[in-house]
Amino acid sequence: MSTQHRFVDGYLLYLLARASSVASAEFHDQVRASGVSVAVWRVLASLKGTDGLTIGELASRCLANQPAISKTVDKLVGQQLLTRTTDPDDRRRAWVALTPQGEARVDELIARAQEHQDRLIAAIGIEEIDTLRTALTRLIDRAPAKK
Amino acid sequence: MSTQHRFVDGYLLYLLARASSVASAEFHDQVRASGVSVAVWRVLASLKGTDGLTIGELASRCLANQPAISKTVDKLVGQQLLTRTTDPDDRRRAWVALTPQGEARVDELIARAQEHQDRLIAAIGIEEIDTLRTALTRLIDRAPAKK
DNA sequence: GTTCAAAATATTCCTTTTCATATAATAATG
DNA sequence: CATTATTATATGAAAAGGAATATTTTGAAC
Repeated sequence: MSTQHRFVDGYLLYLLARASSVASAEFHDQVRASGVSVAVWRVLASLKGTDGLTIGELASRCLANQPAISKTVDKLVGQQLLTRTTDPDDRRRAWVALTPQGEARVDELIARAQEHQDRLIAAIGIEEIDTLRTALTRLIDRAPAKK
Repeated sequence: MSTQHRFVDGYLLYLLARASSVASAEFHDQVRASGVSVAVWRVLASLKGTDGLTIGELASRCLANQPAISKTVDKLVGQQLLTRTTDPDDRRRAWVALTPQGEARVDELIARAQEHQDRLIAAIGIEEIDTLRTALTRLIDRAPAKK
């Protein structure tokens, strides 16, 4: 008689995590296949179109914590994809920016991301995607702010 | 003149990851504060309401990979929250299930998750949440299947 | 201008994850 | 039924991530 009620089935946070995971899986495989971790991809992509971000801003945008980003940035500076510059006006701050090589690298990845997104939109339908975008944006804006 | 076009701003996979992260942050803090990692919470929650799952099924539902789940399950068996039983009909398979203690533990967490979700729904609005649920479910169903 | 609090990043230590592969069991094929 | 392929899980070494804290710098209060 009982209608197999499993908690996770209707749980919104699970739906969100699962949707993100499922939708990203294919592209993330491509990213890794091109020799870049998802974490690194996020760092590079977040910097594209900016004049540089601080470590803290970058961590926030990459959905990662600060020590993780500090370490990733170190590595990428070592690979000459990023520069790190101490802010002269506030020497606590470190500005991180793409090098020309970093730009080149991220441009390739963004092109693939765009293609992937185009395929996803084609598969799902643009109205559906727009509905989703709107709902996600509202959720992000209204969810309790971190800290 | 240029309308600051940053790639990530409109990128669907980023919206999904960010929404998931933002919406989950508060509850995940609660989970960790109660002495359980998010990974463990997912394992326990996934098992609730089942008669047991195989390692592989569990990994898939927890959005994790198989070795990670094998190890997490080991740990939880050690803590007597789970049992692991070899399938007699296919001795490759291992069935994982909650112990009574595991049930008790996950029941508490589920109660808190439910409360959190209720607050989230109150903050966002039920129609908006339903729209989101529908859109996420469709995305999950239609996105390219893993492998 | 000292002293104290707050902010940004770095560092350390430890846990977890990941990648590749090994092992074991079953299924399929000739 | 012996051989090969496939499937499910385990294992091990390396990388990444996380929590707590240290360090450095700035800002505030008096």
